[in-house]
Amino acid sequence: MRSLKRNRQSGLQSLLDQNPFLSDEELAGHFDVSVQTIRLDRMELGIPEMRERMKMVAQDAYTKVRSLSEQELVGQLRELELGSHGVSVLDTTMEMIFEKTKTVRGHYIFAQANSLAVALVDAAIALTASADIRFNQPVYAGERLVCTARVIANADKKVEIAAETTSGDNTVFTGTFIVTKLADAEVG
Amino acid sequence: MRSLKRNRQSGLQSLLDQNPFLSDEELAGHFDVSVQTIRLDRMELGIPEMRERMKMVAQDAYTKVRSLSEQELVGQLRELELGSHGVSVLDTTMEMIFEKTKTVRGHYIFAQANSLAVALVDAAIALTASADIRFNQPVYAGERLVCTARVIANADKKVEIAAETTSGDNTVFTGTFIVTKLADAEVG
DNA sequence: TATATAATTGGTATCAGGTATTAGAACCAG
DNA sequence: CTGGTTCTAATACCTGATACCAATTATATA
Repeated sequence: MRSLKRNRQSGLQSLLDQNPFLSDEELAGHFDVSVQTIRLDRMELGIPEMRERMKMVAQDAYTKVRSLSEQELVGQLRELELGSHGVSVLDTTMEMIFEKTKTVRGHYIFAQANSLAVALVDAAIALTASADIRFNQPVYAGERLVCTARVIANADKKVEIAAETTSGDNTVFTGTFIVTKLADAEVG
Repeated sequence: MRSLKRNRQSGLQSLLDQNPFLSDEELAGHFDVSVQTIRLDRMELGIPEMRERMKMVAQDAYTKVRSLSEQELVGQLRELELGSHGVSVLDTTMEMIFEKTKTVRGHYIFAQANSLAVALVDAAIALTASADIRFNQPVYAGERLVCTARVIANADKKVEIAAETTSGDNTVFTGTFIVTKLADAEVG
């Protein structure tokens, strides 16, 4: 394979990574080759046609938006005993990081613990009142965060919950949450 | 207009709202009419063809994902003086709420304050080390949250920042963040 | 009941953006 | 000069449409 082709193909790949909405004709114009050549390149690289690419993006986004708005918990629930304890797992992704540091932004880690803490409370309605939290060490994209939360005090209106998030053997986050129990009448 | 048509058209509209990926043929099958009838209905309702609908969803999602991953700050920055203070504004939406309570989930409010606190630190790399936070009252979708953060202590490696988030006249959130300043060598 | 009108169906031509395949030209190396 | 790689061209076909037109069916009203 001559380097012209190799170059074009790697260019094609990265161009479509950036912008999946380009048709073969536009691509042909960009690389100054025929449409057929682009088609051959796509075949070799296993890149589907524009419409399929758009469909993938659309479907992906559509299910993502829906599941996000339906999702009350950040992370996947692994264990939950209301009023007692719970465990959730969060796989961190590139979307959660700071560009510069490549570390996961604190509020994702907080969100996992916070939503688990709230889920733990055995009440119709529960809201975080306060929290005292500590980020012990940075988390990088790809790490699997396991959060364990436990009720440590349960009063009439307030529940105190201790949460700890680990990545492998390391404790990356600890926090204490005070969650308020509300009756339906008190909200809205 | 007869009620059959009216019914079908309102059904069509809501069906496509739920699932924009249906072709005219599938829709014709669903309503047990001809493909042409579906086309006429789409014309009258001003609904574009399936491919256009997919394209809209895809493009919308694509720009959203990109801006989200490029965005280091949750909310829009209104004022920022490095090492001193900053203000950001976050318009809360339906996507941020608990189904049951209709109140904005704590970690969105936290995320706004946390990202502003980190942005405030005059260092190449800054990470939240710990935080002590308080949610004073529930926030409902649609409220505009204004977060003000101010550096209150600045040591060699640690910066202490006080943040307050208000909605109208109400203080909905207060927090103290300890942010760690890191050199590039200490990360990655 | 006859008929005007609305609603629906069917068919044809055309398009974009492809797939799949075959044939051939251009280039380069041994 | 021959052979393999790379590129272009040509053709038939596909899906999901648009645009248009004629025919049919259903309904309401004079």
